[in-house]
Amino acid sequence: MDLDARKKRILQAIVRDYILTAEPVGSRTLARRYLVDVSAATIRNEMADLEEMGFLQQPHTSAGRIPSESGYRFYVDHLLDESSLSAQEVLTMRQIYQQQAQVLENVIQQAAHLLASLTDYMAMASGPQPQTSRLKKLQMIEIQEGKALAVVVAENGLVANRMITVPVTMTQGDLDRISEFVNRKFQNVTWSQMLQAGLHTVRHEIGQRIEQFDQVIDLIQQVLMGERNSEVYLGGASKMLGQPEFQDVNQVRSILHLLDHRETMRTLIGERQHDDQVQVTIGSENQLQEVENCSLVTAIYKWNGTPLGWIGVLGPTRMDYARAVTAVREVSNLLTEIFTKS
Amino acid sequence: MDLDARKKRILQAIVRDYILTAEPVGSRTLARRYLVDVSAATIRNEMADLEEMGFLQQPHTSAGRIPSESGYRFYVDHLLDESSLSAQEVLTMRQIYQQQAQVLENVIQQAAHLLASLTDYMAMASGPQPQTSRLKKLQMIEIQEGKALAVVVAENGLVANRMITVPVTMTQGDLDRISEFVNRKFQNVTWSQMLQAGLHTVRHEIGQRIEQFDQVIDLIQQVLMGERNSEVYLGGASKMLGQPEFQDVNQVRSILHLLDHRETMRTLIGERQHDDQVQVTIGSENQLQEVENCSLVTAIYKWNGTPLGWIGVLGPTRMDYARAVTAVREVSNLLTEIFTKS
DNA sequence: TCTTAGCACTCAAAGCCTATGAGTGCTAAC
DNA sequence: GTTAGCACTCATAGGCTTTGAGTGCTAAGA
Repeated sequence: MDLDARKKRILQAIVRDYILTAEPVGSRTLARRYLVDVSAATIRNEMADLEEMGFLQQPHTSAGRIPSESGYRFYVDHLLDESSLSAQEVLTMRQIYQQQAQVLENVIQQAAHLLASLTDYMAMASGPQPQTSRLKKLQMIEIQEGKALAVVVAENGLVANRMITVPVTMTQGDLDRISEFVNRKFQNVTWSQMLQAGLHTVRHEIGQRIEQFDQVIDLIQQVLMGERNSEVYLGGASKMLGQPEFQDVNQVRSILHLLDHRETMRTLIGERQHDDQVQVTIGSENQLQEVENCSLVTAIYKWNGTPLGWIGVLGPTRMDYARAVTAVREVSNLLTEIFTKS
Repeated sequence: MDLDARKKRILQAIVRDYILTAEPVGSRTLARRYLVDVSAATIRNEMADLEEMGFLQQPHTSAGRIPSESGYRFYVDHLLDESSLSAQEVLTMRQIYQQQAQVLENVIQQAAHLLASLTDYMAMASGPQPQTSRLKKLQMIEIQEGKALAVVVAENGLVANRMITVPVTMTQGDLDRISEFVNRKFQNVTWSQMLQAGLHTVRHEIGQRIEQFDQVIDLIQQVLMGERNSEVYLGGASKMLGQPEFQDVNQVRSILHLLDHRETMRTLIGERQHDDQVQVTIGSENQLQEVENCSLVTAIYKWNGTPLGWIGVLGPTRMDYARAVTAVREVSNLLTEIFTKS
């Protein structure tokens, strides 16, 4: 599927103009504004070709052309000129960002907001996805008679705690001995290795002394497998409404639906193949019916080389892909830096 | 501002019919459907009176009447018939709810979703609001050379942790001595009392040994003053779009705006006077411009008698107040029960 | 063979007009 | 105080026309 240089120029011009104006682009406009060296008639012939090849479509006979999904796809794959976020913008972005964002949740939430304000589309970010880590430390802290706080720290930095009930007779020393025992046996060990290394008997033994010790085991599993943390954060939903394609409330509804069902989004994006590139899916390339008129630009962020989670923007198929791709890349790099530093 | 019985009947009928149909109500409709014993002409006279009194208004000359804000207000204050949530509904609600909801955050998030599905309006819920608690315990756990985890537990059960950098030479024993020292000095003490009891010098002294000890102090403040926890949860934003008043995207936008600026909402609702009643504010009674076409029904939930946070629904002024009020009351009671039990 | 000018044709969108009917206010009779 | 009757108002919907942007095709030019 190769196009000669002029067809490329025309397709590129159409996509750009349409992204800008949201109006079908006619041959005359193209001739005047983008391709001054050819006549409108020639462009019309080329456009007819491009339509036949599936890159363009006509809303109705007497309207200009708009890009089809394949048109956008070709544009993204071959015609994208990425430098659409100025160095200046990147810089201020970083500065603003560094001022906020200390707590884990805020880091990600803020990243979503940042992305939304950079692109004017809806931004999404997932917290650390399910992944396997090793136990760094378990500690139980006596809070009052019969109550203790279990704290679990994983190698990847995740921490979780839960209040448990313990026998009234149990002292901090007893608790220490038990956690010490667990730590000695399972330090730097993954969840599946723990299961092999006889977690079951340990659970049973300690369970006889602390009734709720199962809850501690649960907690360890949660932290090591990273389960509870995969919350999805959103930002900039209202920005989307500025886009002309969302003047119709029904378009908006399906997207708002996602707000109430974030799990859907988590699986939608969590499942995509993510190498280090920014991923773009256009319109019906998205499996999910709710976003079949939208495009999705996503990337992952990492911690010391291992993927932690993803961020992305959701906008109309008529999206400023150049800007979105750069923004997503920059913000994901930023997140990676932050996590790697800490 | 008192109305005779017939005027009340008419106002009530108009509000109900308008809530149901979202169309201006005419005299003939009223005569046929709600007040069979009087003629349309009589009703017309009464309606003219009610309009002059400010309870009704006319979109244009040849249309029926719709309730004004004062009309809704009178309805809510004097004409509301609350039994609009069947016992059956309340029961299934409780059953469904009890199945989910274990972790603190989920409890509240689920409550918001429940409320949204009961009312078909947008539901909001705040986590525990800023409130003063006492320090129960501080503990620092060595994670690896030069890194420790600070864990703070407050009397009201809130727990938070943060990773801090400590001198490489510092052992768990050193950390224990320091937290022991802090605990001895400040156990069962509120934040303001800590300030008075010389927190400043302690901070300074320890700060010489642990550079990042300020972060621990921060953490203590956060937990005792309950700052970080007052997240606002939302549910059912997409439901709103079913309402005819939100067919216009601009109406939706201002509300979606709240999604991105939840602090606004927190202050908006956090500041209202909340006794044990369900509070209703109608249209411009809400200070916030974004919701001047909306009504807000809220209530607080408690833990052992002290208010923890609030829940509520946001809908168009043409809201089914009866249903909303009952739903909010039931769900807030449910939350109070859950918190009091635990 | 590729490019361009010219022209007839198409069709959505906007503007204008009219008919419709729901609803009102007023008056006079009960 | 209540009701029937009637003239009046006005938003809405449907039908009609005009406008203009844009196309496809053809024939002439490079």
